This record gives sequence, C-alpha cells and structure tokens, in this order.
Amino acid sequence: MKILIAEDEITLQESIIKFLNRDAHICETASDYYEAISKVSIYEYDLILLDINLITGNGLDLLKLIKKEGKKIPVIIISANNSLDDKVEGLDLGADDYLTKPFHLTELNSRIKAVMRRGKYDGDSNISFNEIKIKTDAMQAYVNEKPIQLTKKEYDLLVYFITNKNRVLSKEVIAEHLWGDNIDTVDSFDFIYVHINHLRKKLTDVAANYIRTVYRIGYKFMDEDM
Amino acid sequence: MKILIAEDEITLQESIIKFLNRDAHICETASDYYEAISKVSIYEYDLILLDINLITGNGLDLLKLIKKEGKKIPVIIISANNSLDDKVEGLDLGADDYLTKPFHLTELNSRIKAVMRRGKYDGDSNISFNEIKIKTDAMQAYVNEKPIQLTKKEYDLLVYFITNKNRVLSKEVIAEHLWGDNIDTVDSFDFIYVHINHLRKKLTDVAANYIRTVYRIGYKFMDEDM
DNA sequence: AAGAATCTTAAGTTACTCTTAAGTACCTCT
DNA sequence: AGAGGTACTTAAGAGTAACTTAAGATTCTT
Repeated sequence: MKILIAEDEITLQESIIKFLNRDAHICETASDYYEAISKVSIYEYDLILLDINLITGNGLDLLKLIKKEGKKIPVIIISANNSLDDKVEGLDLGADDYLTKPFHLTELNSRIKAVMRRGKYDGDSNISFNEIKIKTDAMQAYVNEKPIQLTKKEYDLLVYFITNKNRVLSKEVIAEHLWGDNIDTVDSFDFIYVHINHLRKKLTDVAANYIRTVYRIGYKFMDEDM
Repeated sequence: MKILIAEDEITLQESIIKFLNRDAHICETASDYYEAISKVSIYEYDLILLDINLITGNGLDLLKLIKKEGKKIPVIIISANNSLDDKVEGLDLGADDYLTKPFHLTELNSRIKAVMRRGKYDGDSNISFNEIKIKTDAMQAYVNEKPIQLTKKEYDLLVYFITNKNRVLSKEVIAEHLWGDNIDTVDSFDFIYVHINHLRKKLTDVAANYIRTVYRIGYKFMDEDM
C-alpha cells in the first residue's frame, strides 16, 4: 500500500512512518501544502493522510482539489483541534475518515485498514483475472485454484498488475509504486527484472504469459487476445 | 475477551475497567456517541457495554446501527432511568441484556458471562478446528481430545487465531487485540514471537503447523491445503 | 510475604527475502 | 548482418525478520 503523509510535524511524521512500515506500507511525505499538491498530481497513492493544519496552506483546499479532479484516492484527515465544524466540513468534502490529535498509531492503522477495505475492492476482498485468483484477506494467490507461494514483493507486484491490467507500466512506475520515492536516487531499475522473473516462474504456464514485455517501455498485464 | 465500554461517566467507566481487568478482559472505552460508532466500525469487540444515555447522542441509535450492519456482537445496555419503555425497546432492537444504574459490578460480571455463554459461538460454547477443540466456558483447549495446558495469553492467541482462520494477521493486529490499544507506544513487538513459540510447542505435531509464518507480514492460521 | 506461575526483555542464532552483479539472450535500427 | 542497447537469467551476499532460550520482572496464590 502506498501512502502519502501530508504532515508538517516532523516527529509525528517519523513515528507514523516507522509504525506503518512495519505493516510493509510504502510511505512518502509532504511537509507543506505545495509539496503535497505536487506529489498528489504526479504520483499515484493508495491513500492520503492529510493534516488540515499545514502551515503553508489549508488542507481542506487540498482535499477539494483532489476530489474536484475526480480522483478516488481515499483521504483520512488529521486535525489538531477537535472542532466539529472541521470534521463535518472534511467529511462533506469527501474525506473518508477523521482523526483528532493526539491519536494512537494502532487507531490510525485500523482506520487505514477500514478505509481500504470498504474503498478499494468494493466490499469484495477477492481479485481475479482468468485463472488467477487472489484472496486479499489471506494474502494468497491461486492459479487454477492451486495456491502459489509468493513473497511480499511478488505478491504486491501481482496485485499491482491485475488492478492495472491492460495498462503499460514502466519499470519506473512499478518501482515507484512498490518501493516509494526514496528509490529515485537509484540509477538502475534492473532489480525489477528479477522480481518479474520470479513472478513469471511462479505463475505457471499460461498465466505467466499475461505479463507481456513492451520493449523499451515496460510491462503490460493482459490476456492473449487483447 | 475484548470489550468496548460506551459510557460517559468517567468514574463508572474506570471502576468497570478495573473490575473487568481482574478477569483479564481487554477493555476499551468510548466517551461519546461518535467515538463509539467509530470504534465499533473499526475494531472487533467480543462485547459492547452500552450506556443509552450518552450526552452526544442516543445509545439506541447506536444499537440500531450495529444490528443493521448484521454484526453479531453481543450488547448489554446500561441505563440510568428504570423506564420500562427503554428496556423493552432495547431488547427489541436486539440487545442481549439490560442493566439499570446503579448496579453491582459482580452483577455486571455474571451477566457478561451469561451473555458470552449463550451468545458468541452460535449457542455452542465450543470452537474447533480439525483436531483442535476449545471449550470456552472452561477455557480449556484439546488436541485430539487430550487437554493441553495453556496460559491466558496462549489461550487468547489460539482463540483469536481460530476465529480468524485463513486471514493474515500482522503482529501489530494481534498485539492490539490481545493487549488493547495502549501498546502502540511500544517500539518492538518481538514479545509476540515468544508467545507464538510457546503455543506452537504446546500444539503438538500436526496442529503446530497450522500457525504459518507469513514472512514480513505476520501469521496465518490455516490448514495444509489452502 | 514467600513461592509459583506467567509475562516480558534481551541476546544469540537461524532462515528468508531482496538486491547486486555478471553473463547471456534478444530486439531494433542502420 | 552487426552494433548497441534492452531484457532475461542465475547465483551469491547483505541485510532483515523470525525463532529460540534463558533470565529478569511481574503478577497471582497460598
């Protein structure tokens, strides 16, 4: 799960990241309003954690912006003041949940899970593509009803492919989504090849062909006849 | 047993917690209507203690909400006024029992036990998974009909695993369910390893394999061929 | 208050995944 | 067809996560 944390209190930022990393989420941060706007418009996040009291601007404006652009990214608002007005306004603008500082990190964690649960997969916790099926609850993938053993990265990669089927995904975009933005200092994305290789091997026979190489561009997850 | 106490009288809240903690229940609190709704939607409780005279809203509405969502969580209603109407309405809405303030804590305790006994596992107070059987009222686990000696934490862990079989549970989630929400200040969940270790040792042979490690994620309680 | 049982901390060990690196195969364009 | 770049494959090392033990704290019992 790739999460943007728009929060200017560095200590809070850090402890959130530390905690969420333990659940193997990819976290990126924006310390001010403008950075947040910029990152949201450039990258794809699965969730945004938005402090509405950012020094450089009003978080609610950012929320408006996101929703105006028709993006369906779930947003959880963080606020220092317990004002009911803020809460109501935030939820009216389309925020998915609301947290008041100070909060427990486990609380945050559960809300993230709840939001993701009801948001993304439309109540159905299974994803499938032809003979491939993924039970997200169990984090278990199947090919023709046979379970296949995937590592975390392989699993993430497969989920990312299937939820973005028929789209060409560059190595950079994939890396960005699975590793986060501290990866752009890296000068080679060759390690992607290894994970692709592993995943292909584990998706036996037919299913392996779904991962098509688009030469010089990236990969596309698709059916034979598309 | 994880219990939510929706009660805005702080002193009563505290004495209930103090009392229930002696029975090794995990208690969490909600001091207003909104907090209660939020917590119920996020966390999984084994029981809710609901004061219907919360300042910020009507407890009966909350009860309606819970039952409407099809949740099977047992609810015990607490009320200050002895109005029969409230009582009847509460029980009609699906509350499992009803207490009028002031009440003795021992009274509360026995009602909790009664509700749990008849409520939780479909009238059957036994939980089982293949060769594992648990008699919840005796808090006794068996493997192949042979009783095994578990400590409280080991027992809780096993029950949590079996009632959440086939789901990946992170160390954090497990810790939260077994230790309550004051554990997020902790910066290491390594102690979980120890309890897992003990439980595995006590679930002899085959049964021990049901607790699968999901590397970098957590644990999953499941059968061989899933 | 002492003893027993349980839980937590800590440190050493083992095992797993991810990444790196280097060699090979493939594609495209001239 | 050959050059140059791009993708694939494999194996090994680094780093991290999980496991195991035992001893130090607690908590519970008597």
